[in-house]
Amino acid sequence: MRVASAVDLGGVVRARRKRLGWTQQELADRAGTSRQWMVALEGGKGRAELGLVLKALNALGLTVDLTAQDAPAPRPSGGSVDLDALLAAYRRDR
Amino acid sequence: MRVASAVDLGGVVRARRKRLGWTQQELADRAGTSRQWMVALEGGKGRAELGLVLKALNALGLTVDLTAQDAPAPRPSGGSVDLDALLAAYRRDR
DNA sequence: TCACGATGTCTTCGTACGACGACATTTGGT
DNA sequence: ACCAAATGTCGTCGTACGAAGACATCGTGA
Repeated sequence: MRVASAVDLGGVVRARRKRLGWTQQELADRAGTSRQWMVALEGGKGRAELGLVLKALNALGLTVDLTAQDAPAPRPSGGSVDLDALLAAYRRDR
Repeated sequence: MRVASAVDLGGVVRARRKRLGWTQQELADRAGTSRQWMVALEGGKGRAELGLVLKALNALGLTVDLTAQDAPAPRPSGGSVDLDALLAAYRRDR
């Protein structure tokens, strides 16, 4: 499963957790985080801590792999509007 | 490349950046972060924001894939010492 | 050797994190 | 329909984040 955003990741986590038949509390205990944090992660929280995320994925038995593309992403255009940033600000995270 | 920890990720980022011949400043600009943040990430910062990490990986042309293992990680034992946590506390992050 | 760019480190500042407890709402089983 | 568990949300609190600027050090080429 390819992951490009925090929302993607949240979906994967939730799907995997349900497949294992775990509650959010159970996963939180195994990952060493709070239940509320799990709620936020599954909801696609973009500002979650990397370390906690890796712990959660490990607890779920999910392996993270990085593969290099031939060409990296293009430089962000300085002249036009950054829709990504605008959306992010509008949504106030989550 | 498999990634299990923040330190792993930092190494991958640094290697990929150098392979592309970019400076930390250049990568930071492309990812929309500060140069100091890139320094910390490459150093294995575990408390970095997930969203910024994904942006950096995307800027580098690195794709993130999650694959499910047959069995998830075992529950953390309540009786013994959590060496992971002890090490983390000792190292005071970074 | 000198100069300059790249990298690492420190401080300040505003902001949001994550844990926790409490409460509201939803879901699933009988 | 009922009840209990699971999930979502809200506040508070201590802590650390990430941006920015300044400075020290390192590496490399002239």
